[in-house]
Amino acid sequence: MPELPEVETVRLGLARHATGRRIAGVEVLHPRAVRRHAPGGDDFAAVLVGRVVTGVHRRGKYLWLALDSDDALVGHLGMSGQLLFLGAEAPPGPHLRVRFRFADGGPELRFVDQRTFGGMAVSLGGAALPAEIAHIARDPFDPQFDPERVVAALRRRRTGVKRALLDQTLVSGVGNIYADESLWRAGLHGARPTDRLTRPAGRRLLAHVTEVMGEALVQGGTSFDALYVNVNGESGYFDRSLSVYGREGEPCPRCDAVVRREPFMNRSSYFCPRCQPRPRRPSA
DNA sequence: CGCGCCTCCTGTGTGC
DNA sequence: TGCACACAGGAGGCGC
Repeated sequence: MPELPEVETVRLGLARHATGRRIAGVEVLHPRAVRRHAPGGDDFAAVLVGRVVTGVHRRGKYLWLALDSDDALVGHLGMSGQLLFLGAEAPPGPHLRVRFRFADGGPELRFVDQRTFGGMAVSLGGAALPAEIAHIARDPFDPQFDPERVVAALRRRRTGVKRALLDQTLVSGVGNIYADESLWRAGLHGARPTDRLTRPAGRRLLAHVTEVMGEALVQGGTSFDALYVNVNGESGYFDRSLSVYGREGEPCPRCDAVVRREPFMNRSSYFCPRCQPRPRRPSA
């Protein structure tokens, strides 16, 4: 379940291990991994071979490798995607989807994805910002992120505050884990209607979003199960610092009330019923 | 047009 | 023991 801190951890690894290297070979082992590349897997490979990686960028949960052709190799990890640098002799494993060999003969880049929600595509002319992700809002770590604009947009919405946090066109990078953790820190129930959130409460919430994701990044992200790892296959440690997510039945770290889990959008919401009282007029 | 629900996937865990 | 099912969930797409 990679969200911004996990994707940023992967981006740092890609920047370190891929920048300046020339792609010499691309092998697509599962067509679903390149389903967003409309011209198909053969084209995907053909346009990448011979290109040099000039930089690695991220917006929200999307990553892209800028290429010397001014194109971009765009990737999304979905739920279970991993980008790993491994020697060519390393066994492929059952979930290897795409492999990239480099002209220097060094470690190859592998896209491994158990649940195949992730994927890769080439964006022509997309080195600066792929057109495919232009609809994704700036994330809180973007130098041009404007909290006041986001608070204003949030208050114009007619929905629940958790739904709004998960909407990547409003603010990007937040998924189920950090939404629940931010709401707990802010003392807000996820069903609180956005249009009844005061401006200061909106600012506080965004500050908590930024804070919790920043703390998670320092610890290499959250590895709830073995599916999220960095480019060296290592887990992050932030799961130990989670206050409510995944802690149904445990005491709230702030008030000792029992943390609850409720179904939400085909997934779960975790919250403290005392610190985060349900609004009288909830907004789904 | 905004909102919310459905679907795509597979491995793991649980209950009968 | 084995089967059935819930669950994990990002995001595109579609229906209202």
